[in-house]
Amino acid sequence: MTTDPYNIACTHGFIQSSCSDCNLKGLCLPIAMDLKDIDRVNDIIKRSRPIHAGEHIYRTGDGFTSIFAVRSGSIKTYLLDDDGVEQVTGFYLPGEILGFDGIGNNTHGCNVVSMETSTVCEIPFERIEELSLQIPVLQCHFFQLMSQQIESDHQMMMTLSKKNAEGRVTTLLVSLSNRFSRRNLSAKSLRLPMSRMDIGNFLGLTIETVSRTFSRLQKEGIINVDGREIHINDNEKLHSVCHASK
Amino acid sequence: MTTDPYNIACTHGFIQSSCSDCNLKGLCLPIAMDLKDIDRVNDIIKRSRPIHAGEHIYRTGDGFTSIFAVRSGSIKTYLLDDDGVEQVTGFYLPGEILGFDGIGNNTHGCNVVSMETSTVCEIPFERIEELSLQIPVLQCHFFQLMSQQIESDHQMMMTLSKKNAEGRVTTLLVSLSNRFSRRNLSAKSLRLPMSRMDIGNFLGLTIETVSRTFSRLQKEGIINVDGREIHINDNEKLHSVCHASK
DNA sequence: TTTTTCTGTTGACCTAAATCAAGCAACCGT
DNA sequence: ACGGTTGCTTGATTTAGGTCAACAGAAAAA
Repeated sequence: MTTDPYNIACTHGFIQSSCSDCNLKGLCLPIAMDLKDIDRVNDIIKRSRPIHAGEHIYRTGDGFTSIFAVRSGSIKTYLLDDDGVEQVTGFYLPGEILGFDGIGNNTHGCNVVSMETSTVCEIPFERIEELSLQIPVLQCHFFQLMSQQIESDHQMMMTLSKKNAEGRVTTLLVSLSNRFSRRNLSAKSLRLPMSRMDIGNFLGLTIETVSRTFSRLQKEGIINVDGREIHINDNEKLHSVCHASK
Repeated sequence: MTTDPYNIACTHGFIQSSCSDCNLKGLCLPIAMDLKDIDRVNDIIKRSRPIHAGEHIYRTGDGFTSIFAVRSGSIKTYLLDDDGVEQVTGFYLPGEILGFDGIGNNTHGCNVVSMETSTVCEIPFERIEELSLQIPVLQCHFFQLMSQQIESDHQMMMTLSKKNAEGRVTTLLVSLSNRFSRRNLSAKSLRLPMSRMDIGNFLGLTIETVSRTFSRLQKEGIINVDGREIHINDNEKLHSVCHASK
């Protein structure tokens, strides 16, 4: 653990003041974008103070003005239906962009809450729309990001509609493992940023079933579970359970 | 039933040769778009011959070049996972646009098949991207359409994750009823374009459960069912059952 | 016409996951 | 150090919906 104050601050995402310096730019901006254009994007972005666990960034019905990129920490989005039933619709890690659901009717379509201390980059949408008219690769990039969101939501529909409890839980684990490793974190050992409650809610299962499923996967030697710490022992088996259907 | 050949052809969508004449333009194009720009869009669109039931428009993995607007008939999209398990991801009615999932990695992300004799408008995506750079309201419109797709996919996740069989089936009925009535068709009497198989697959239920649910809703006097013909007798009750959770 | 196939309905039974219930460990504020 | 909350696990029981099976009507084929 470093004691150098600059690095400590960077780790927590406080200092990093420019997109061109940001090690996440490969995830949230087009790769083929020249420095001049990155700076134009940089100029319209507002970097947030740290947002602590449980704090909301926006809520359903709030006026839509911006989309957000996660800079550090982790974020969850959820819907509330008329009866107050909650549905977690996604977990977002650093470099991922959320808020695309608000564009359609100029109102945010979900609630967004931080699961741990996090920082985000606020991207005013009208400004980025204007820039997109001038920078074709940027317009293309946003179409691609939204398209990927749609594709992954469809995969989620498949998971919810066709997979049993084991299939759902392992699908989430595989997804998180892949996303962590793309961020240069271990693909084998991970700390879940979300509670069992959130996992169950997201996957359409009760917390009891999630807990039992983790226990069963551990008994089968596929993973080790210690609270939110997960170690993947047998990646191959994990992937095969992942396909288990109803 | 008219015998005038022009009207017959129009009903089947053969003749309508321009976006500006199309009575669906309010659904698939921005309302605030001047005629000159509509014509520019019109110039890049290719109108299809009639596509008959069961015929595919494209399949997963096909190179992505275009998105499609349904002109007449009805279309379903579905995923196939590695084990060949099918997941219906959406039903599309005239005026609705599909194919947004292919933009992300330049490859179509799902299979698209006609459920009855249908016609579609093919919209070459690169051309529409170019136009969007020149017509801001068009860029905005496509962001909005994709955003709405994301929002409705999230609602579907809620349905699959939190609702019981009755809730799922009635949610579909309400959605179809609303969409039909926006197309100036009856909101009370509708003919389902899809089989029980497709309904069950979409909703994560077996055909038997779908069938039993229809029967139960009929016994309760909420709807009348005659094969694919549905009549909604008690819209209020329908909506209340709709919210039924697990 | 009869036969076959396809689609949808209904009944009997079974199972995966929900529900209900208890308990445990970590963390809180006092 | 203390009672109280919160998050997670495990066991016993219930239930919604899956599975298996039979059948009926409509449409297509022979």
